[in-house]
Amino acid sequence: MADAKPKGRPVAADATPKALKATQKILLTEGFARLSIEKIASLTGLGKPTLYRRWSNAGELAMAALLAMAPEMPAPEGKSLQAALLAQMSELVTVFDGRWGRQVVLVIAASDVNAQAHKAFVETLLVAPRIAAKAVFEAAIVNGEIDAPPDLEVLLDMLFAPILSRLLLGHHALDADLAAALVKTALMACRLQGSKPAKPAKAAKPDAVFDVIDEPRQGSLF
Amino acid sequence: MADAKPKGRPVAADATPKALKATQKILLTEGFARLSIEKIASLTGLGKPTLYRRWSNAGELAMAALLAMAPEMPAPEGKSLQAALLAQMSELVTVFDGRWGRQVVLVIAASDVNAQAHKAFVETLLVAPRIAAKAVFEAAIVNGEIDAPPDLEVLLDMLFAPILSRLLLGHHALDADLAAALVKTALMACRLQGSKPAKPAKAAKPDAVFDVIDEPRQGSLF
Amino acid sequence: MADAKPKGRPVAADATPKALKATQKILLTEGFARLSIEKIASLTGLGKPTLYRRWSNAGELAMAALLAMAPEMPAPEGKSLQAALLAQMSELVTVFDGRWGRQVVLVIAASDVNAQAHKAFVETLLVAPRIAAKAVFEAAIVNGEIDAPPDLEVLLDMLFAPILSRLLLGHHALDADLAAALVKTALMACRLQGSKPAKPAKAAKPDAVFDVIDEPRQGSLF
Amino acid sequence: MADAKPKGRPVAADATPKALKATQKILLTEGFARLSIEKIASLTGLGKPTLYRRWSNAGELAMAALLAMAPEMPAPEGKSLQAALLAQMSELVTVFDGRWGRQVVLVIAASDVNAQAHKAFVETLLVAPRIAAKAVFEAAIVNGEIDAPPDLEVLLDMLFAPILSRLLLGHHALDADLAAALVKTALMACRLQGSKPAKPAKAAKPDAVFDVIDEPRQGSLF
DNA sequence: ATATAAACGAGACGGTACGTCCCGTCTTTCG
DNA sequence: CGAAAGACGGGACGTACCGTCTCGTTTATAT
Repeated sequence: MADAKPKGRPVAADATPKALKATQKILLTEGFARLSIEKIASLTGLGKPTLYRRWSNAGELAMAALLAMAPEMPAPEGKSLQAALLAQMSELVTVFDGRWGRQVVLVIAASDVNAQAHKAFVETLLVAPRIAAKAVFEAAIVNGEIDAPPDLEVLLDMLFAPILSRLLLGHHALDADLAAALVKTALMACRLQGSKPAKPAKAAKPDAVFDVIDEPRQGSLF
Repeated sequence: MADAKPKGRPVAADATPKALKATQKILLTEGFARLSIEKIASLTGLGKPTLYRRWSNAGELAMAALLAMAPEMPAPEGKSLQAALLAQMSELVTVFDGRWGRQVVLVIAASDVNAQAHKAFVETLLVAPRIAAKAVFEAAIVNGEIDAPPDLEVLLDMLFAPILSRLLLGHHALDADLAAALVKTALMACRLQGSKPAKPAKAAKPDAVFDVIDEPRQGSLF
Repeated sequence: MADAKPKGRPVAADATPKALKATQKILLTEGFARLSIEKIASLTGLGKPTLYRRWSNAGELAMAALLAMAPEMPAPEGKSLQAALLAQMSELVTVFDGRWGRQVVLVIAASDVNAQAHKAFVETLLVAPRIAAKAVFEAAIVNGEIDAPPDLEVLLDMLFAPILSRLLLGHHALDADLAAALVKTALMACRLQGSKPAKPAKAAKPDAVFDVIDEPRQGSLF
Repeated sequence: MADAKPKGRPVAADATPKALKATQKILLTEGFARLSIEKIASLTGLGKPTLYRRWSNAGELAMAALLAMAPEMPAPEGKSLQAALLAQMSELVTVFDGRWGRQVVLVIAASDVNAQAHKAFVETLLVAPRIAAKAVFEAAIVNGEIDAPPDLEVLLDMLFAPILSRLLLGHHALDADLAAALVKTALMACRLQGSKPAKPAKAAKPDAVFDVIDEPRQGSLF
């Protein structure tokens, strides 16, 4: 009962994967700016209404294609808080500093913030690492390992937003140094306590892990 | 000396302001997505080649128009380091949380990171507040008022990038609370010294200035 | 069988006639030089791509429009060879000495001789009268009514080309006198035989039909 | 007296030849369709107003350039009427069946019949051979060598127009055969008298000179 | 010598049209 | 009877020339 009884012509089963595959190819080779529904239609042999029935514009198609080829979003994992966050951020930086990541950012930037698709895309893609990081922070706060920051959401923004910023503004490279400095700075804002909380010197002398980044930068942009 | 001596008919003096004015109007009312060179040409009575002679596409025209109507970028000013940064960030948040700021972000996002115009736009528009903030930090470090962060450039990113991020992702509002939390968190990362540096408790009890933001947020996005 | 079964939205049936009608109007009122695809698009409400889908440039559109309003090309008809040719040439002269004929010549002159469209236009428009005339000549030659000319193709050129020439050079009028003189001269070149072939004097005293044209002309051009 | 006493800077003496030379080059290599005032200006280093001061559009410039490189127009020369006309027409055909001649025709076809420049161009270029041929005919008529044609102007059209026609329509080649057939046919229309007028057979057996052309042609166009 | 004046090169101007690309819609045929 | 296919009206793109219009710069004659 209550079964679907489709009357008309059945939906073409392979239209969606064909379109997504072609879109991925375009995104990775030519970039989002050169993507168009027409190009996908002619590449795949599909009709434009077939595409419009599934995605309402090129941005949504791009989102679907990028989602379909999204790597697993890294979660913080490691023995210590530092190590876990560093592992996550390093991998995140690597993931976004590639064709896929750059296209993700362009697609997000080009889409309307209020659109349903935009929200879903951001939610699906970016929420996982963020809530994972948030959980790690919260646990550490409860443990007394770190102090609570003034606003954890803002701290998370401070941790993640520079990736976006560097991709869009291009003023500094996206690299491992960035990940390290982000984690280190964020933890300092939480006054990460070593085994001996009385030792203020510890924070002043950062772990060797971070020493790499301590070379001064000459840049001056946003 | 060595002045330019342009031959030929001089560039029409009022063409540029006319175009910029019309473009500003379009940007503020219809948005960047609805901007086109043709529309500007027909609105102003200018010829398309005249426009293309000045800007090579609609993005550059938009950048010029946005630059021409850019508010003065706020610099950190105030008695204390905290107060100065808070003043700057608050004003910055206000400036970007408006039609102008949102169009700036859209235009940046739509333009090629490697394009000359993109670089100039970002440079001209965003460099001022950043270098001002940087100078303030550096002075404070020299004074011993704060510790040097692991990477000052990254700290600046952490301070400024969340504005961009919230505009593009729309997960949290751009408001005064954000400014306050950003400044407070950034300063904590530098272990801002109160009158009694030995008192770790001080950071746990933030200044009244920041208390407003301490209500927890439910969000979870990037 | 083996019919075409076109999928998709069918070609708009009335787009072609609408475009042709508008083009004809432009050609007859403003002339080919003022014809443009854009003007036709805006006059008819058709999109430019729709026009370009049918004709690859303004010249081809003009050819189509002129073909669509082409009068029936006159064939030689009449009791005698003379009368038949005279009837044809007279009508031909009349047809070409009008807006339509002048635009035909302009369009032919503006198009590339090697273009497919040019060949088709010339073929469709000018071949009919010429082959009709050729057939009449050949029959008369077989009958022994006239001698074979040195080169019948060249004779046909001599008969028809002056119309083109006078339109393009404007040195003499296109009128009935021209038609009469062309036919008379062409037939003399074939040594048209009267009832008494031995009488060379007959040709010197042309039929009354042609007397009209015997007034000398003062012109001197090509 | 009544001399001109120009005050200001004299007209640049070498602007005209420079422009003509460049125009000739364009005409002979790219053709009239690709000629533009701007191209000449940039090729020669002359200013556009300088060019417009001398010629009012590209057509007139082309005419001037073609006139400047015009070969001497062939006049009928030879022992007999036949030989003279054949020499003239053969050379004429040769001259027009080349880049120069084809461009002349295109330029004439593209220009307004009523324009002053058009008239002058046609007059200057085409009148000489025609009046020379006319004179030869008239002398032969007076001599009794040939009969008067019904209309000498029309006969001249029949002689010359096929060159124009073949260039514009492209239905048959422009070659020596054409010249021979034109002359032979034209003279037959005048009932060229051999030494023995009673011999009708002579015309039926054309001179060896013309035998070349007697191969039948398959064409059928205008 | 020094105005005065004309033609110069340069090149930007407002326009018109080009031919292409892509949009999102509409109208058929097909499964 | 609904999905697919593809032509549609529309709009913008960026380019090429048009013919006009300043400019500052020669190059002369006339003072």
